Amino acid sequence: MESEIKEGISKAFKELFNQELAVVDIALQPTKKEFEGSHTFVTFPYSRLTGKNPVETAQLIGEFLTANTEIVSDFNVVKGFLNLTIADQAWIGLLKDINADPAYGHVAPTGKEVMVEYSSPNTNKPLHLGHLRNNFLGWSVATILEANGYRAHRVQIINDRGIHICKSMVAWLKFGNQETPESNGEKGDKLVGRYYVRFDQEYKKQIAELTEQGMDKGQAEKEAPILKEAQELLLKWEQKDPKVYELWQNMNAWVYKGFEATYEQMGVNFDKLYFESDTFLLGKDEVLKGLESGVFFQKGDGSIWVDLSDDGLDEKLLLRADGTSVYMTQDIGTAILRFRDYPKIAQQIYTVGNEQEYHFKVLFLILAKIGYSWARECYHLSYGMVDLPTGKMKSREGTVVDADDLMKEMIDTAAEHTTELGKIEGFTTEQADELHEMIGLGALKYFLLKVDPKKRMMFDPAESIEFQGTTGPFIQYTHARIAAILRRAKELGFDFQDFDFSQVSELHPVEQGVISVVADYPGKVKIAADEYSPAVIAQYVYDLAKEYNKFYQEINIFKETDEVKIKSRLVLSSVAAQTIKSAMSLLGIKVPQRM
RNA sequence: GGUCUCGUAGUUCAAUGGAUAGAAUAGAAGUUUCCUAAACUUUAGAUGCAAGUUCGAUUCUUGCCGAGACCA
Repeated sequence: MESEIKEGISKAFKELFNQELAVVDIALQPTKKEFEGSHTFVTFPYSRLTGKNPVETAQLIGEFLTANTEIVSDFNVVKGFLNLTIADQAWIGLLKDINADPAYGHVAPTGKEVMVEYSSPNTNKPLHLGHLRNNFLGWSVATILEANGYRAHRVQIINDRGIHICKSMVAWLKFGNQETPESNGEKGDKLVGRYYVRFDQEYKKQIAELTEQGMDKGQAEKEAPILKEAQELLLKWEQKDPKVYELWQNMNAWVYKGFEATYEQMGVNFDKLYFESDTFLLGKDEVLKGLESGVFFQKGDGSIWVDLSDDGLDEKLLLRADGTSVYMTQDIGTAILRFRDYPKIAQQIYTVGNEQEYHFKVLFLILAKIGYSWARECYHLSYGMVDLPTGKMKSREGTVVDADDLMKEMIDTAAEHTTELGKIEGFTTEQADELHEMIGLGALKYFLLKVDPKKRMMFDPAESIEFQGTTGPFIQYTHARIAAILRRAKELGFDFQDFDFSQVSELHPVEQGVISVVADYPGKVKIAADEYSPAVIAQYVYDLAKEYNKFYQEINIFKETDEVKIKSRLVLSSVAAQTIKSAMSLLGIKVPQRM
C-alpha cells in the first residue's frame, strides 16, 4: 500500500514538475485523526524542487494521484500537508492479500546468521529483576531478527570462575555441613547464593573483630582470614587441585540446574553456553600475541596494556602484572571463539546493561586492532537499569527482587484476578494453571519490553500486576475475545475460509481502521530489527488491540443480516487475531483462546 | 577531573525535523435487551532554563541547572 502511494508520488514529480524523486526518499506519515485521510505526504521540503509553494504542490500531487491511481480515492490539503484517502477497494484488496499469506509480516529465511548473547549471569547469585529485562530483551531481539529472515544463535557466557564463586565455596565448606540441593530440597542457585551472603556476613564480622583489635580498616579488609581462604582456593583452582576442582564443578552444577528451572519458567532458551573457564586462556594468548606484534605494550611491572588515546579513550589494562586475566581478557577470547564456532554469523549482539558501555566500546576497538574485521559488526545492545519505587536494587541491602519470586507473584496475582472475575468456570486445573502462567508472564514481559531498552525504567510491582492499561493482559484479552467470536462463527456454521472478496463493496470506518493498523505490521517488524527494539512491537500490538476493541464495540458481527458483511468481518477478525498472536510471539508472550 | 546517557501531564511511558506534543494510570462524568465490561465513550492536565540553526525544534548545536552510569 505505502509503496504504491510512493511510486505514485514519484511519478507525479516526474510528470508534473519533470523532477526525479526516488521512492526511497519519499516519507509518508499517518494522518492525524482530526483530519480526513490515512496517509499524509508533507510537501514543505519540496518547494524548491517544484517551483510552487507547498499548498500548490500538495494540490497538484493530490489531483494527480486521484486521477492516475486506483488506490487514492480522495485528498485534502492543509497548509503543506497532503492527506490522502484510500479507496475502499484498495483496503479490501489488502485484507485479501494479508489473509492469503500465512507468514504475514515475516520475511522468509535469507541465509544470513546472527548471534545474540543474553543473560550471562554470575554463578554466585540467583537471577533477579535485571536479568529478567536482559533475558526478555535478548530473546525477543533474536526472535525479531528471525522474523526478518536471519538465523539467530542464542548464547550466553557464564561467569563461572573467579573469586566470587570461591567465596561461596569457602562458606559452604565452613558452614555447609555437606548440605546439597538434594539433601534439603532448595533450588541450587539459591543455595549457592545463600553461602555467598554467608561469606559476606562472616567477612564483615572478621573485619569488625580485627579493627577492634586495633588494625586499621583497609588492612583488615585485606587480612580477614576468610578472605585469605577464598584467595587460596582460587589459587588452588587455577592449579587444578582435584579436590577444589571437584567442589567447584559440583557447586556450579547445582547453580546451572537452578538457572535452568528459572529459564524454563521465563520461556527463554539457548543454543549454546560459553563458560569463562573455557575462554579466558584463549584471551590470554591473544593478548600475548598482540604484545608481540606491537599492538599492545608492557609496563615496567610486567602488566600489559592497550593505548586507545587515538580513539579518544585512555589506556586500558589487559593482563595483570602477575599474569592473571581481567574481564577484558576473557571477553576477547570469548568473541574470537564464537566467530570460530559460527563462521557464518554476520553480527554478534551483546545484551548487557549500559553500565558496561565503555567496556564494550573498548572491546570492539581492541578486536579491530588485533585484526578481526568482524569487530565492527559487533553490537552492544545496551539497556538501562530497572529501578524500584523504593529506590535502587542493592544486593547488600537485600532490596533485590528475585526472578523466581517475582514470576511466582505475577502468576499468583493472575490467578486471583481471574478467579475474582469468574473467568475460569469450566476450566480444568491444568487449563487454569496454564492460563495464569500465560497472563502472569505476559504482564511481566510486556511491562519490561514496552519501554525503550536504552532507557532506565521504573518497575512498580503493584502497578505491573494491575492488568489494566497498556499491558500484556489487555492485549491477551482482546485476542481471547476475537477467539470467542471465531468459535461462535463456527457454531453458527459460517465458513469464511474461501471467502470471495469481490462481493464486498464498502467498508465501515472502524473496519478500515483495523485493516490500516494490520497493514503496518511488516514495516514495524523491520523497524524493530533495525533498532533492536522490542518496544516498537509492544507499542504496535497495543495499537492494534485498541483499534480492534473500537471495532468490537461498534459492530456486532452476528447482528448483521448481510452474510457477505458477516463473513468479511470474520475474516477481518481472524486476520487481526493472527497478527496479534504473531506480534506477541515476537515478545515471547503467548495469547490464550479464552480467558 | 574526563567520557557517556537521561530531564515530557500528579505518576509510568510515546512522538524518522512536521499539523492543536500522543497513550495509560490516578481524578470527574457516562455506556451492558447484543459475540467476554480485564472493554468502550467524554472530560481535565506536560516538553528543566536560555540562546542558535529554519518555513517549522520534544527531536539538531551551544551554555547553564538537575538525575544517573562509567573511566582513573
